[in-house]
Order: sequence, then structure tokens, then C-alpha cells
Amino acid sequence: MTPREADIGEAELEVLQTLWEHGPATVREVMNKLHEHGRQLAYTTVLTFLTRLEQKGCVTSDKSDLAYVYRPKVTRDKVSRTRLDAVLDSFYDGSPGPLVLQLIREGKFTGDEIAELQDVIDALDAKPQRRSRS
Amino acid sequence: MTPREADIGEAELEVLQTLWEHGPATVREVMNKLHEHGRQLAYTTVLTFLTRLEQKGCVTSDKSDLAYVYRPKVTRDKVSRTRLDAVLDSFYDGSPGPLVLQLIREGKFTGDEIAELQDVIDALDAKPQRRSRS
DNA sequence: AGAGTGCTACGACTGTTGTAGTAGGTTTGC
DNA sequence: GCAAACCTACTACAACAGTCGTAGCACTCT
Repeated sequence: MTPREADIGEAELEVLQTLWEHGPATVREVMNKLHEHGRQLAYTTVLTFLTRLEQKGCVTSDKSDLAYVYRPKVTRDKVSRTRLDAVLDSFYDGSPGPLVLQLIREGKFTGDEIAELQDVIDALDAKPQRRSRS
Repeated sequence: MTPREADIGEAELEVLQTLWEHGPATVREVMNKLHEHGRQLAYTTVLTFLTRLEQKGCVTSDKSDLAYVYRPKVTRDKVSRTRLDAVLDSFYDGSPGPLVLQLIREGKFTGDEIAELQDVIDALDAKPQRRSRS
């Protein structure tokens, strides 16, 4: 049963995000966290989402004390990759280059981020394949 | 009626992509294009998608000769932005910096792209706000 | 003018997602 | 030991997405 992280719904994702932030949690704990974030959902609704996430192989549960404790079975990185790849495939021909260029040109970055970008790129540039520039 | 490009379904998107590539087209032309790309859909299915896209304000139609001709009313860029922002908001706190850093670290770029990145960043760096680095 | 072909409108069905209620079992606090 | 609180399983239901069939209108060709 490979996790089918591709078809996690938006509301299911909120629940999963809670687990990522909070760590293993019971239905009630997840619900409370969501309420703290202003998201009002009935207990049974949260239960439904966790059950469905389990069917999709994205969380596991084990009966510990009184209630089941749910924990994520897919990483946040994995899911974000999947989501991002979907956008990449649909709009950027699967290649991240144009996307990044677009973002950069739109000036969506802080000075610090630009500095960091520069560092990372320089590192890349230095190591893997020598380029043919200046 | 502002276009509700946020709720374009995946299959609807394929249809819209066809219009972006191909320009204004009739149902049949869209269907044929999709078939060429290996996507088998019934004529009426394509019609349904175009009708729904029109209801969502994402395409317009005008009866020209025999059949209606549909043309996109939202740009590809606009829709890709919306999609990307959704991922950004869900996973990267709305800020593209971490996303780009992740992509770069994963080494998903060709040498040419890295060069281009470097150029764009240098340009950015030179103009808007002077940074404090070497 | 009849047959065929093509077009649109409308309805329909299935699966999924978002949301929740109810029923019945278990734990706990007095 | 009984009531209150809590837990899960099951059911439900609306909206939407993906997919298509049918029916009826219009044009065309002979």
C-alpha cells in the first residue's frame, strides 16, 4: 500500500499539516489545534479525515491508551514535492528553471534570500559541472 | 463576473491548455487536439468542460460560422500563478524563497539554467537594494 | 425532400470531498 | 453503580468533477 499522497484533499491536508506540526495526536488533539487556528470542524469531521487519510496510506494509527493516536506516514516534503511537481508538469514543462526565473523576476525575494540564493548557486556552480561563463 | 480560475478542475485545465496552445477553437478542434495528445474524450465531454469553463468565466464563446468558437479569457500565466500560490501558501508560508532553495539544492537545473539564474540574480542584486556582501 | 452529418442543450451517473449526525461501546467521576 | 463524557463505526448528504448518452435542431448533399 504505497501512500497515495497525490489525492489528499484540501481539508484533509489541513489535518495532515496539524500532525506534521504537532506530532502524533488523537482526534481530539487535532481538532483542538485546528480550532486554535480558527478552523471550526466537528469532531466527527476530523475523524472522517483521519480515517480517509489512513485509507490512503498517509497516516497510521495505533490504539494507545484511550483513543487512537494518529501519526503521519508521509513527510511534508514528499507531499509538497508532489504538489509542486503537479504545477511544474502542468505549466512549466516539468522543469523548474522557468518557474524560478519567473519568481525572481517578479522580485518576490528579500535581500537575505537573494544572498542565500547567490551562495547556493555559487556552490552548485563550483562543484558539479563547470559551466562556460566568464 | 470575475473569472474563478481557482476552481478549474484538472480535466478542464487540459481543455484550457489546448486553447492556450492552439488559439480559439471549436469543440471539435479541441477534441481533435486532445486526441492527438493521446487524450481520448467524447465530443460531449469536451463540450461539457468548455461550458463549465464558460460558466466559471474562464473562456468566452461566440457563434461564428457553424459552431461556437471558444477562446481563453484567462491567461496561462494567471492560472499558473494561482496554482503556484496555492502550493506556496500551503507549504512554503507564502514565500517563494525556501521553495527555490529546495529546488536548487535538489540539483534540478541544467548548466544553462544556472547561468541564467546567476545573471538574473546579479541584475537584481545590482539594482534594487544593495546588499551587504563582499 | 429525405438521409446523413454535425452542433448544442440537457440530463444523468459515478466517485470524491467536505461536512456532520447518530448509535452504541468504554471510561471516569462522584 | 450510575450519569456524564468520550471514543469509534457507520451512515448521510450536498457539491463538484469527470464522463458520456440522447434528443432535437440546422445544414448539406444528392
